[in-house]
Amino acid sequence: MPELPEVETLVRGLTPRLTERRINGITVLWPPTVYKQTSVYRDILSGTAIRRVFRRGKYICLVLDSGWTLSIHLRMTGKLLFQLSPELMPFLRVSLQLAEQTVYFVDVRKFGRMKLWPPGAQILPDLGPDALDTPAVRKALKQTSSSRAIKCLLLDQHVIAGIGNIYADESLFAARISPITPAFSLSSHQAARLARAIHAVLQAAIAHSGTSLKDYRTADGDSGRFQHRLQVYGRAGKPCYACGTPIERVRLQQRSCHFCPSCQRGRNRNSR
DNA sequence: AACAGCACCTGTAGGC
DNA sequence: TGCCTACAGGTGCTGT
Repeated sequence: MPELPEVETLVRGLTPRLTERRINGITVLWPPTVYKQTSVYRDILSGTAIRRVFRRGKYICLVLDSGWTLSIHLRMTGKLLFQLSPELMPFLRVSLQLAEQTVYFVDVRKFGRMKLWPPGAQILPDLGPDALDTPAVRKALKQTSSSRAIKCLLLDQHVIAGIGNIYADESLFAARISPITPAFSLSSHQAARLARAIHAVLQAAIAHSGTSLKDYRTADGDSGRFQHRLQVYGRAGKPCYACGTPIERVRLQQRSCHFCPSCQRGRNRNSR
């Protein structure tokens, strides 16, 4: 479900409600969510307070007073809620008991994961630079020698962290670059333009509290609003807002990929 | 070594 | 109505 803007929106909502709160206990209803170390989780988390909440890529990280860090990935359908409605009860996977409230991790498809990192450990060592770190993104795009389609590269969290299927398509449209362009063949100008486009698209999405296509909600239970601003994602067959050409949809890396065949021609387009 | 393909899960929408 | 298939915002493993 969530990409960087949705996770960022969620983290902004969670931060004031979690910071300095003490964890009293954890209940795990679906052990794979925590890699089957339930008792370990109870021992490490119980009695410690949350010192800081931050986001890295699509991960939510809770830094604890004990020095441990809990990372949470929502994957496709994960949600963190302060209230559990009866119809969501069957999908409750983990609950974290805090001093005055409970945080419910609800996840229909059971893909979401939590992981504990010991004090001093480098957390999430395999993640690339955050997608909002424009200089690092530009550098990664310029340096790559990969022959993969640029869209596949954008989705690779080892290269850049935080971009998913929606914002990959939207960023490539904003930069007027074809999704199937071999990554290494981007010009220096195109790499710079794409890095700027990624930043602009993600910031605009954050400003609108993310994209709610189906069931994504902010920490307050609200929908995002960026779905009304999507230029290509989910618009197959509809006219491009820029030129009127029907938006195309193809399969790329087992996922749908939306683009304007006219605005996003192959390479060698003017850079501006 | 890098990459494509599938596995992991469940719900929903659309075709017949 | 019911059955079947395709698809969904993500990652990680496996085999080539």
